[in-house]
Amino acid sequence: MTVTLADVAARAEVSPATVSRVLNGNYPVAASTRERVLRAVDELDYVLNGPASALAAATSDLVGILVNDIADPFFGIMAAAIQSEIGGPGGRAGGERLGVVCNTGGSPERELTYLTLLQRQRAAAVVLTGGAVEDSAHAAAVATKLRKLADAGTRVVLCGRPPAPAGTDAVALTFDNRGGGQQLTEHLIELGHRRMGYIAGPEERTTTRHRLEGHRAALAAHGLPDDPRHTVYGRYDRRSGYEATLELLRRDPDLTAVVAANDTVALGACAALRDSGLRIPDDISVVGFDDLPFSVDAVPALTTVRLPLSEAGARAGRIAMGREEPPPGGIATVRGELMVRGSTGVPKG
Amino acid sequence: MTVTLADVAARAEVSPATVSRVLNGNYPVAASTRERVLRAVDELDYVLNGPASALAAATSDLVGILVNDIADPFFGIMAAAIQSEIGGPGGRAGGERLGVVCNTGGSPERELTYLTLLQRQRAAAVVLTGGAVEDSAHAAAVATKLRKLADAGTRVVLCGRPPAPAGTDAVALTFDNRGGGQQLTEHLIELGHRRMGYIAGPEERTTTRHRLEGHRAALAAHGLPDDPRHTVYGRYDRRSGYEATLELLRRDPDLTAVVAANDTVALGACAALRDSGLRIPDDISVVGFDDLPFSVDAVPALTTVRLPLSEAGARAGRIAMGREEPPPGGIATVRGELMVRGSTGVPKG
DNA sequence: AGCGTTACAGCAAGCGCTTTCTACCTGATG
DNA sequence: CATCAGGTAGAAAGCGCTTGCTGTAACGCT
Repeated sequence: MTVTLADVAARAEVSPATVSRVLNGNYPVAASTRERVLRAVDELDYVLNGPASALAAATSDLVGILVNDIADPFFGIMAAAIQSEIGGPGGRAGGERLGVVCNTGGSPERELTYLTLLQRQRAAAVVLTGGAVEDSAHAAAVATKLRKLADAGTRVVLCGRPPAPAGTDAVALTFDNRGGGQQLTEHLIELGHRRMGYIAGPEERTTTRHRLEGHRAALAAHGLPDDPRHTVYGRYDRRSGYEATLELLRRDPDLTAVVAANDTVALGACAALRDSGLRIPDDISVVGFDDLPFSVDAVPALTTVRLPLSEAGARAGRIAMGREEPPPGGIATVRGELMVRGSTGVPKG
Repeated sequence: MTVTLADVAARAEVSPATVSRVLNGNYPVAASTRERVLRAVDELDYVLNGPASALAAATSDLVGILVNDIADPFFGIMAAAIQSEIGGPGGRAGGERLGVVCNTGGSPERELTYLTLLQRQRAAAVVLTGGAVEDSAHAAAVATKLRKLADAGTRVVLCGRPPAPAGTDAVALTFDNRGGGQQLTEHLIELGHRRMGYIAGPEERTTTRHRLEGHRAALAAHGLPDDPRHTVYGRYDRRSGYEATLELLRRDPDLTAVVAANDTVALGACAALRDSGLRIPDDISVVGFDDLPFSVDAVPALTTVRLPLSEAGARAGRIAMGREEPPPGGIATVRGELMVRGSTGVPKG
């Protein structure tokens, strides 16, 4: 039924070993033989049996990419960049690897299960993207898993995620969420804002905490009070931004600016503000984070911090493939760039 | 170094066969034995070797999901829905499958290469999403590939993609792009629009052609002429929408409406119109297609056709897993729903 | 009491490939 | 002309798991 290596070998009148060597190209094979084999492969329309070769060679060509939410462009952009470097199809010659994107939906259990599944497949590499959950039990479980993966020869790279505990020899490309958050708030302070609402992401995420820390650091640096009523936690989606904004307005109708956890949330915030009859930025300013493609299209265009998602993803992909040296110490911080646009202005009055 | 089935067997004092059967749960094993085995698995922290079991069982637990652009929420949403049904982690009990998302970037070659890679992995199922390329050579190549996959036992499902040629026994869930396009244009015509520009997607995609056909059908039904100068082809991104709009305006400054190939393009169109000093919908109306999450947030909110991406994806996923009966004849058409919002209005004058 | 069943467990034969080691042939070398 | 190195090809031993088939003990039946 299915064509095997042996069939090809028979047809090319060589041994299976030779066919295997032609296909893997890591052993000298005379040009004429090679050609004969290749022809047989073609004629028989032979496709290597992945599991069999993975078993025999004890390595596979799978590369896992874990994302929190595949429907969110933040992750989609990184995943696309990573996958483009994984080689896979379209990549440069050699090592055709299958970059597989796994959607954890932000669930710690799913994250762990996917890691096990990848471990089971003996993945060549794993890239984890996005913020981590701060629950210590889970963090420990992940760290253990990563260490096992690494022990089994799987390269582990973290992209846009805080470094794993020492010992897990995972390379980490971390976004400077703290610095970005600080820049944003500093920008607002410079414009003259003093009463700012903050819409945070899910409380247990590192990303949430770091961005919020940046915000608070900016407040502190300028001697501004940090009123706890001015912070509302939510999810990283539009809906959450909408609701959180209404809540903030209820708590303090005199806010002059809203700082959102990310661009998607900021969009929800804008909608809520408009629905509340406020004009942006005349009555109230709004800032986001990430600079996703749609942010420049918002009306008014969103002031935000651009994160080089594509670049970081590509680099993570290359490191995962062993095509680029990991940064010294295994950790690199990727900074964002403040993009000042129409959604921020001088406060009224 | 690595723990194998045999190690577990030794520890549990049973044969490897028994361990395998406990793990696969498809053969009677006494409760006490099972428990002993499970304990051993736990103690040794054993992880099944995927390739080995795939080889021995001649099936794997990989399910491929092909998308054109993973950074585009249109695909992201479908992929997330499909993956959630693949079982994978978080899914209901049994068959833990690894749903892998492959990003073709719209390239026919990559599409083919990914299919080969999945064939090589002996994937349990493959779901292809989004429009197909109409180049006949490529279509034939894909059809051949799909047929081979099917022959090898891989279930093939098309989601939001036209049915494959007969013979390829692939299940198809097709979006009614033609009908949607027609509804949109009919809505504009009813509002009184007569001069409408159309921004199409890439010319070789089926989606592009179908939506455009719907538009033209509506024009024809109302006896309106179809001026070729009123159609511009581009890509499915914002930039393309922006540029195409400027081009349309150049060709006919008196347009009263712009019909965009999808919401992303529509957003670009809105930006171009605003930059040209036109107000939406007072001076000119705009419609999109898909109803992606951000469309309701545009200012004004976009009139568009909602496609049940999540539902269709979930259904495709279930069919791929064999958990739902394929539609009769293997083909189902999924209709969109017209969402009338602020971006369309009665034309001026 | 004897025999057919049922319920489990084990044996062993692969699944299709990679890779080490060995064998061979050729041409170069002394 | 004998010897040796270099370059190629083959034989065969697994890789770790699944599964058909073969026991075997316990049970229920006539």
